[in-house]
Amino acid sequence: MTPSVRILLCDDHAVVRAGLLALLGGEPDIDVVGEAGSGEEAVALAAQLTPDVVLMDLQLGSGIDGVEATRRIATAGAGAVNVLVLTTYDTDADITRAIEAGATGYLLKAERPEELFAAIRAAAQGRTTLSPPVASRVMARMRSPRPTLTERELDILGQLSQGLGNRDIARALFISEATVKTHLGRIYEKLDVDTRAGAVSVAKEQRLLP
Amino acid sequence: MTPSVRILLCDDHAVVRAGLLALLGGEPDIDVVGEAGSGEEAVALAAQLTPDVVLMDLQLGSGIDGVEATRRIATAGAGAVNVLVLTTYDTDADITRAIEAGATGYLLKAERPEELFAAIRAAAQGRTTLSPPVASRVMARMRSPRPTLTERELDILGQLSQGLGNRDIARALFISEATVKTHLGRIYEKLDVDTRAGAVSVAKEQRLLP
DNA sequence: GGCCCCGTCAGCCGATCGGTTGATGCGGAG
DNA sequence: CTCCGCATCAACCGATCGGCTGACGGGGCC
Repeated sequence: MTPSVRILLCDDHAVVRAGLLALLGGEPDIDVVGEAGSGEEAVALAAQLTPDVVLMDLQLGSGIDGVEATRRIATAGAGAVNVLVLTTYDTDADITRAIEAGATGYLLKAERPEELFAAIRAAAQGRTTLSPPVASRVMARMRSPRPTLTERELDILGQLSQGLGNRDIARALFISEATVKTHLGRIYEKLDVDTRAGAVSVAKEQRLLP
Repeated sequence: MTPSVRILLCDDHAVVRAGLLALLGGEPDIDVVGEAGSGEEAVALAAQLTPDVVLMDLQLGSGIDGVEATRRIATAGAGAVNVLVLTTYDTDADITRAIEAGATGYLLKAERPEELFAAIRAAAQGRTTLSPPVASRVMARMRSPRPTLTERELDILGQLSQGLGNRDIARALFISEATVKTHLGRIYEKLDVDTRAGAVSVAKEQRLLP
């Protein structure tokens, strides 16, 4: 018979971890070998325990976030550790970042538990599983590539969401006001808004900022 | 011996519900008698099953939100149904709204599972339990009452976060631009910002808008 | 080498915003 | 009845924003 799949849980909510632990306890071929409540802990435990799959939440209260933890785990040494993202959000930004960071799969917590079990078994063999809504978004993005904000534009957007004026943004980033305005114009285009307030609103909703 | 506590789960994430179900299954004196994936479903099942406690998440993807569901359940008929909020967020706005809506307790998912069990048993008897961080916030708010936005100010803030200019906000709410500016000034004061972008940022972070 | 994206900068101008002062009416609390 | 919070409106003014046009250099790609 096939050996059990060894799992490391990473979620900052103790109740959720306990729930997953109890849930996965019902599957004989799935063994939870560790729990992490932060990204740092997950990276350390992944290196130490070398589980088959890390079940990773993206938003982890403090410290490094799930994307960064995923990146470190996925790119570490042997690379035999597969990261399966299990999270609430299905925004383009999150999905894109997680995949770029090397996630093996991306599941939503809204998924049925059976799908989770199946995805875990698939991930253990390096096979990818995406929740239907996630897959849809990925396909949609392939078909009509939506404009992505550049690094610099995200910098401006970050300052903008602090409520700073153009002059202060310019000073904070060591550029001229004219440049700030140029970037803002492009940001408005890409986010399909025409005011700073609208840009901040979209940025927060799409979780474009950390 | 004391009879079992009858529980109704309400969370829009199937995996989380299954996790809680498995977790609570380990407690002999706690019986999960129903599951709801939406606020509407929770209200209907609460009326039909009359559980001792409803475990309610606040953010429910679509339909009515957890606060509204809590209000309807708490104010329905006999009122013997206690709502225990179990959620991720500990912002003042969420806590305040939930308590006003009639929640019996407010727990964070970051809490230890044992605390959850204890809180459920307490809630079954109508006793209140608050997570430590939540209790702290409540106390802090009592000591230094932070300014609360009025209904009207929230209206303006809502329009503002759509990126509308003062003129458009005025038209949308059937008031004059002068009034919009007056409200905005007070909103800036209360949120401790001085630009519209900053106000939107704070509003999103504090979850002041639905 | 040419092309295009990115980041940088400039100047202009009308529209809008933010701050201020002051005023009215209405409703509830004391 | 009076006080106060809330919502409403007015007029003013300097500062800022948004949109525009145009420009330059660097880096990657073919």
